[in-house]
Amino acid sequence: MNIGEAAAASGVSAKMIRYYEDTGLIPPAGRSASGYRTYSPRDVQLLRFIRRARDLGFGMEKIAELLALWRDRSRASADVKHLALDQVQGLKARILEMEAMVATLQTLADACAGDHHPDCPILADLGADASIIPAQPGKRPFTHL
Amino acid sequence: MNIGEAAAASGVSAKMIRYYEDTGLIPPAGRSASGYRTYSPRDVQLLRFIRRARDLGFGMEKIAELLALWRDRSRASADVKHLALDQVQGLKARILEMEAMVATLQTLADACAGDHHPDCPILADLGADASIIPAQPGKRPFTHL
DNA sequence: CTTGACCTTCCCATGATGGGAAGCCCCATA
DNA sequence: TATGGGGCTTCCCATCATGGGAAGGTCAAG
Repeated sequence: MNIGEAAAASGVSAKMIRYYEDTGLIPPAGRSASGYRTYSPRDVQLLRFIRRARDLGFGMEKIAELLALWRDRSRASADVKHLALDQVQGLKARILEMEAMVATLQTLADACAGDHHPDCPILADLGADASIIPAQPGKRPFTHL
Repeated sequence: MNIGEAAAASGVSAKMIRYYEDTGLIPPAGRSASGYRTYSPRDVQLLRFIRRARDLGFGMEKIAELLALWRDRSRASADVKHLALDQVQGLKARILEMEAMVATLQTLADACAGDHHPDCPILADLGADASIIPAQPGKRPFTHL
């Protein structure tokens, strides 16, 4: 199995497979005589594991921990559960922050006529000395999805 | 006012103020005889505007649009409202994705004993041929906050 | 005049991903 | 058998907003 087939079968792009290998998240793939990476069905399973963990919002570092537990047949399920619940906590915290943003924006937008006039409470608030936006010391917005 | 004072007064770090200037988001600051950047209360107001827009999750590109509208006294409030509601849409979409992740993780965690035994539905699902995780073609998780 | 806190520019790192170039390899078809 | 197109390799660069740090100049208080 070449990298392209492994990518199609796992849902992980070829680019990312090489990246995961570079960073040590996955072991180096085997190589054909001509230098092509080769993948077994087992390797594809590993990639699918990673893909699904990414889909649940885990970062690479956490995925490395999950993989270690996956491979450790003497693991305690409590350790896995802990990682999962930590992730839930982190997600919920971010959701709350974003919901606060939505609430503020909605309030401001509701107060804005949205017509051809220039008067706009949204800009007024952003430019005001004091604002309804709660101070968020050290908080940066998310970057993207 | 030096950059440090402007940073403290606006809630934007000195690093970021220089960055915003580099990228053209804000006009170049005045300079003292010795080359220090100088800021007026008006400049600080501009920085606070940016800070608040960031706190509402706007990216730099959108903030540039907001600033343009802020400066344009003949703007239509509809344009501003549109930007705000777009942002609400984007936030809501991301919130939904994260809520789906939370739901999946919670379901898996609920099914996991969380004791010293190795059996764990969470890892089982991640490593399975088929999973309860809905396929998310092309979707990447957020990075962080 | 010294000391420490500030400022300057410049480079590097993050996390996860894509884009693209230059060059080699493999297979099928003409 | 030759050729073409697609896949593979490595390497570098970009993203987005932010921080860290080095090397060196400046300012103000003691």
